[in-house]
Amino acid sequence: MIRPVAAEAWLALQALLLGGEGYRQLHQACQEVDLPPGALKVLLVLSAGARPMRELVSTFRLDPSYITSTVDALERRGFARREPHPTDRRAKTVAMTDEGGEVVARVRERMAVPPPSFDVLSPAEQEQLLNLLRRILDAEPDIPEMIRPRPTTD
Amino acid sequence: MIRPVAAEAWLALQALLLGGEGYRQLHQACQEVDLPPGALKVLLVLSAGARPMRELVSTFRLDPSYITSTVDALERRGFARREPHPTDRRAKTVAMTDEGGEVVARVRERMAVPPPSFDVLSPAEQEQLLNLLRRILDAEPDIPEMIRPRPTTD
DNA sequence: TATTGTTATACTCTATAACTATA
DNA sequence: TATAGTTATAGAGTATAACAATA
Repeated sequence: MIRPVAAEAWLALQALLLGGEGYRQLHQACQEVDLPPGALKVLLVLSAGARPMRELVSTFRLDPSYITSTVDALERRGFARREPHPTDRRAKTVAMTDEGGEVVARVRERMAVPPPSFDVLSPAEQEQLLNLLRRILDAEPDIPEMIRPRPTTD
Repeated sequence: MIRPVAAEAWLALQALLLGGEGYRQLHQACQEVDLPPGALKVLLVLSAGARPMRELVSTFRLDPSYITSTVDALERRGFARREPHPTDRRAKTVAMTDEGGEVVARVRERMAVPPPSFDVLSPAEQEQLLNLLRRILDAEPDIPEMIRPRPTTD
């Protein structure tokens, strides 16, 4: 079966993350801040603004009970806190604390270190790559804002 | 802090996989063949040829005991089998079976479906992207061959 | 003595089921 | 009756420690 170019590119992209530095970086970031991957991702989402729990459930396709225990953990560590939902008394929203913001900044800093292999591309080529990836990223509906790389300063 | 272009590109790449289709695809593939991610990755590596256990340990930076139980699981399912190491009687090598090969093929087929967002790029741009990624990939020492996308047929 | 691999065990992450409170 | 969230519990996934066999 002949695979179209897009499929090859997609596989290459996966290989880069699954096989190489990618996982290790995420793993190390988790250890550094002592949070499981699930909790860290939730925190990253919260860094874009408070969210109702229900929304976290649907964003991550995780079980509600797991969101509960994740938010429990974030609260214990002082990285987030529950707040009453303004209109629906069943619901709660979760907001990131300042301390949580520091964690997010630290994690972002660590994850922003590209593997050395990127150096095989010239600066111009790196820019090309970035532009192509950004265009794809902009077409992705489901990627929570916070994971997206932001302009150029942090 | 101003981040260089390579860092931005790296973050974009991570966002694409961590936030979007990527994880879900891997997850679904695991469910489809009923193997945990660790076991699936080991199987993918084995598809490039038999390996001593010790090498699997260092490749994945996982605990030896976990490799043991992973290989146990693969053997139970008939996807791999242990063989005596030719020269070192302490060691064992692990080889993929034909049945394991079918699983790998199925998984590859599934993972090769790029997210629809790739369509925002023109065919020429997709090719550009592929070439850039391939160059980076070729400079990566640690990516097990099997995860690498192979030429164009399967 | 160092290395390969296994066993037994415990811990962490995530899901399922049953429940409470509000809509 | 349906929805938001919690509790209690069980399961998968992974690691740690102690061990047997070979180098």
